[in-house]
Amino acid sequence: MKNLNMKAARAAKDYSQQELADIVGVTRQTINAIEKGDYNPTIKLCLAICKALDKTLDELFWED
Amino acid sequence: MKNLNMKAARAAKDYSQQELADIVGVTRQTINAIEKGDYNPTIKLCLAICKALDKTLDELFWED
DNA sequence: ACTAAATGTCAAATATAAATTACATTTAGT
DNA sequence: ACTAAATGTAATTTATATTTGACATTTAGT
Repeated sequence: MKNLNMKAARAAKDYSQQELADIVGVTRQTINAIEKGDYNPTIKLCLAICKALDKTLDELFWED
Repeated sequence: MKNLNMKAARAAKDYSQQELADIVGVTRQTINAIEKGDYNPTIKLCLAICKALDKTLDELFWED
C-alpha cells in the first residue's frame, strides 16, 4: 500500500524525491517505489529517511 | 551494533530465537543475526517482529 | 502553448537480505 | 558430569532490495 505519511513528510520539508534520495544516499527510483508502496526497504534506509524528514519510525512506517 | 531491546523483549515473552523465528516466518539464524547486530533487516520483518513481541518500531529499532 | 522540473514506470544488472546446511559453544536441568 | 536445548557462527545458495539507464507523463512557471 502507498506510504502517504512519508509523501506528506517530504512535502512538509519541500524536498523533491531526488533531493531526499541524495540526502539518504539512494536513487530517486527507490524513494519513488517506497512512496508508491511496492516495496520493502531495509531498516537502515527507513531510519535514514526518518532522520532526513524529522519523523520517527512509527510515524512513517508503522502499519496495522 | 547489538539489538538488546529486541533481545530483552523476546526474553520478556519467553521465546527462544527459534520460536520467534517460527512466528515471524524466518530462520533462527536471521533472528540471531539481527540481535547480534550484524545486519539490516527489511521493514516488513521488523514489523512482524514488533507485532510478535508487542512492541513498536521505535521501541525495538530506533537508533541515534 | 511552451518549457523545465518532478514524478511514474520499466527492464536489466548488481548488492545484499535471508535460507540452507552444518558444526561449535554455552546454558539450564537432572 | 551428563544431557538436551539454546545460542553463536561460517560457507554457500537463493530471493529480493537497490542501481542504472532510459523513456513517458504530469505539474508548475512564464
